[in-house]
Amino acid sequence: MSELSDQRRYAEDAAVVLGGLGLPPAYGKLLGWLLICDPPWQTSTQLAAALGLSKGSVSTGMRLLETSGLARRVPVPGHRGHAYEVRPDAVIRIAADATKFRVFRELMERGLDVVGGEDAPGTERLRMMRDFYAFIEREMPQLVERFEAEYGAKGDRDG
Amino acid sequence: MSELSDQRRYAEDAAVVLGGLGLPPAYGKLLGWLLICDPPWQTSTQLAAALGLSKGSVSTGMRLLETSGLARRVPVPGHRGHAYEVRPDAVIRIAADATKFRVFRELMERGLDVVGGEDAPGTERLRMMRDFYAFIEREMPQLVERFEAEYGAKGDRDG
DNA sequence: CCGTAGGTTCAGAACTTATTGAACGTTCGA
DNA sequence: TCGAACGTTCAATAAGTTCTGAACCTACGG
Repeated sequence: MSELSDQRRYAEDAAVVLGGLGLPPAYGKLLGWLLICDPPWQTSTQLAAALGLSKGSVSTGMRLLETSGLARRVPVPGHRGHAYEVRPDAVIRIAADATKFRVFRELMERGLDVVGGEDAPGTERLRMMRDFYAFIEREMPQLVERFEAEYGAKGDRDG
Repeated sequence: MSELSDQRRYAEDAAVVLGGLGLPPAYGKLLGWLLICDPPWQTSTQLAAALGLSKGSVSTGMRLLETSGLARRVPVPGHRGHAYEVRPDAVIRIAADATKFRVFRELMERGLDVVGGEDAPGTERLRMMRDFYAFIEREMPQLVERFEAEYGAKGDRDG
């Protein structure tokens, strides 16, 4: 196996972690690389070269990163196309997005329907789970606000 | 396509939702079924019959559910083996488990190493993400405690 | 108006993962 | 001790997903 630079290896490791969430390797590699590359913006060509991916894979993977709100396009001065960079607030956007929790809450609600409604016997588990997800859904935005307040006090910058 | 009972359909839907998190279909079906079945405990044989899965799939899938803390074995009085049921506090256990966040925080920490440490230029994104995950890791247990307090006030039971 | 760099799409190859089903233990009742 | 029910494991197969590469757009510079 060929020698990998620390940075390249980091991209691979990120792919493993993200892969654990069911995401495609290319997606994780791209994100990992964009987190540590210098400069922080990279063109498709650069990404393909750095990560040993085809143009097609970079195109598909970056679109996924864009639509999931983790990366964005930035114009490059003396350059034909665009470059990509991770959004400074990427993780927060993801965390604040309550969609994930809503889906689960709705699954529990549907479960209650299936078993015969709120008051049917043996629905305690379902009700608790539904309430739990509803709780998290409600609280998460506030938690994120608190982080922003705390963090803003320490370091005030933006990308 | 054959007619599916509401309950069976629910199991399929659960599989889709869980699948979105990268989990195998069989796992989602089993969990979905166990959430709504009556009685709430089911033997391997029952699960296989209800969901149209092989004994092998049930065995593998249930072990996954067990090790991830969502289901547990319960003895069955006049029966050779054991049955399974979802743990009453399944979701809370999952949510309270900070492992998921730790993995991400560690990825960000490694990223900082790779780019040359805390004080290297252009590390703002990485530092913020690391701090964010550390924050969530710290706060999540407290959030769960708050839910338990709130919920305990409304409905006091256990399975 | 053409040539070229950059970007996207998509069919098929390569690969990965889930599921089955058969073989193998184990435990219990008789 | 035997037979039967039950559960587990694992090799092979089926199913599904990702990645590539070539064809195809588009926009800009000259």
